[in-house]
Amino acid sequence: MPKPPDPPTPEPRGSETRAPRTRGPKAARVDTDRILEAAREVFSSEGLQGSSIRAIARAVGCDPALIYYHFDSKEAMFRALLERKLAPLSADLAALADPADERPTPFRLWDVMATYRTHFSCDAGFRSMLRGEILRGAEGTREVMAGHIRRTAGHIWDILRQGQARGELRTDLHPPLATFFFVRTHMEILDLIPVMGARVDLVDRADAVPIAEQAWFHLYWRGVAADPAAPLPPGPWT
Amino acid sequence: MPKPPDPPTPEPRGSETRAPRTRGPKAARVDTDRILEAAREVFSSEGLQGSSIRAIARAVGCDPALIYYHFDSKEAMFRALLERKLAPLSADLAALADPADERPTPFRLWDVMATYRTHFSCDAGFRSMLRGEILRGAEGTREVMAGHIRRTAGHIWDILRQGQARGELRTDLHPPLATFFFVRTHMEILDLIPVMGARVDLVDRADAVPIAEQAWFHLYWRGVAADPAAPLPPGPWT
DNA sequence: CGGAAATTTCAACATCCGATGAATTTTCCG
DNA sequence: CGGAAAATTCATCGGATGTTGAAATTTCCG
Repeated sequence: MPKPPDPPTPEPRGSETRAPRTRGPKAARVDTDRILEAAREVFSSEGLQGSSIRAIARAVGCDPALIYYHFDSKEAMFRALLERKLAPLSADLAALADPADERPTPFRLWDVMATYRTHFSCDAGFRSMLRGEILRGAEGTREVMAGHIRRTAGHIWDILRQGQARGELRTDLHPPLATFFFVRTHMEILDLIPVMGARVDLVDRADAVPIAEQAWFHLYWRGVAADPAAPLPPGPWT
Repeated sequence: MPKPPDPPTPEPRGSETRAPRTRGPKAARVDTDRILEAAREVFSSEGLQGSSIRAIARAVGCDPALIYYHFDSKEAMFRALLERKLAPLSADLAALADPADERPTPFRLWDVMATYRTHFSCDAGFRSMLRGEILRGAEGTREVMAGHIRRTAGHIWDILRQGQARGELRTDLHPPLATFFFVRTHMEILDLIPVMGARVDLVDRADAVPIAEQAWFHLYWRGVAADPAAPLPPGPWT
């Protein structure tokens, strides 16, 4: 572990307090953000195991060794990427779970879906890699990811519990499981429909994902509503 | 490509028409089935990219080169494994989709779920690998998998269409999408609940998977039934 | 200007990978 | 028994991988 400047300045480009000076051989400096962005793209198309440090370096346009100047290891880089992508999602969901929000539950759940979509829409490969790491990643990585998921899912449980308290949702609903069904199925839509929709004759239209999201939302709401026969109020899902 | 005996006898141990003669250096012959079984286990814990021919050979207890005697390549081995695992599943589902089956639709859907469970219950890693190959596998592999999925899912569409025709299911249901939701969410339960259930405080009980399956079945049925307020008849889901 | 610090590259390491061709051992069958 | 065929191993190829230490280049700051 060479990393000479790490003790004095652990994150060389961590913040913008200091002017973005550009030393080093190249005019366009390579900072951790650029590396993480390239890593996300490479991970997305190749998975974590399939992505080599050299491929990421190629995407950045630098030497592989430079990556070890910014990160201790490939795993540490993955964890940093995880934090960078998942922390904003969790913050947005926390805002949606505000108990002061008195809109009907369908509106709030739709916003949850929209939040996931905007945070993840163009990262199918990245999501898939997250899933793979949950299932068979290194133990340390799995623990870090479990923490993220716990934090994120908790906000949705809150919305469902509030919906139960307000009499909008079935009282016999299990909020953790209902959250799991809601989010994971939505992720499956975002992941698989674009790849398999046309190939498997599921939906052959170009806007297959919005159609599937809408169908899923209607099915789910009927499944969780206290009164499933009552139609959904007009909203963005119609 | 050496493979001297391939033209005369393409599948040395393909069937049991000939007595299981055991030639070769070892008393316990290594046949394609043994290799595929070991490959499934290694793939399950390491994924396709993460699994080496050498690791599979180690699991079989033979030399890596022997695997190339039985299969043209790692990819060909994967395709053979695919066929071996998915063909029986598809056959069982075809039987369930028999239009002569006049039981109420919930019974038939529950059987679909049970069929997936029994075919895949202890293969979480294998399923996950299939998913990964769909998303970012080689083009040839993806095409083969799309064929399997099309064939398999088609039987479930049939069950849903028959349910619609019998007036048990919503007429505005989109059978392909409804199939997608049903099966994929069930797969997510089988995949993720055992790994993440306790870790994320989803369900902390040992029988988390059956509980989740039951909750999912109730939610789904309310979502697709023509009359969601009518309770499910007594059945294996209670 | 000049030294210190930060950034980047180079070359190399040990290791693993998929695959191949040749040699070797075992079984089968006449 | 003996030759042919089948099954298995061995040694090896070229290449990719994660990582590291040292050297080179650039910028900063006094």
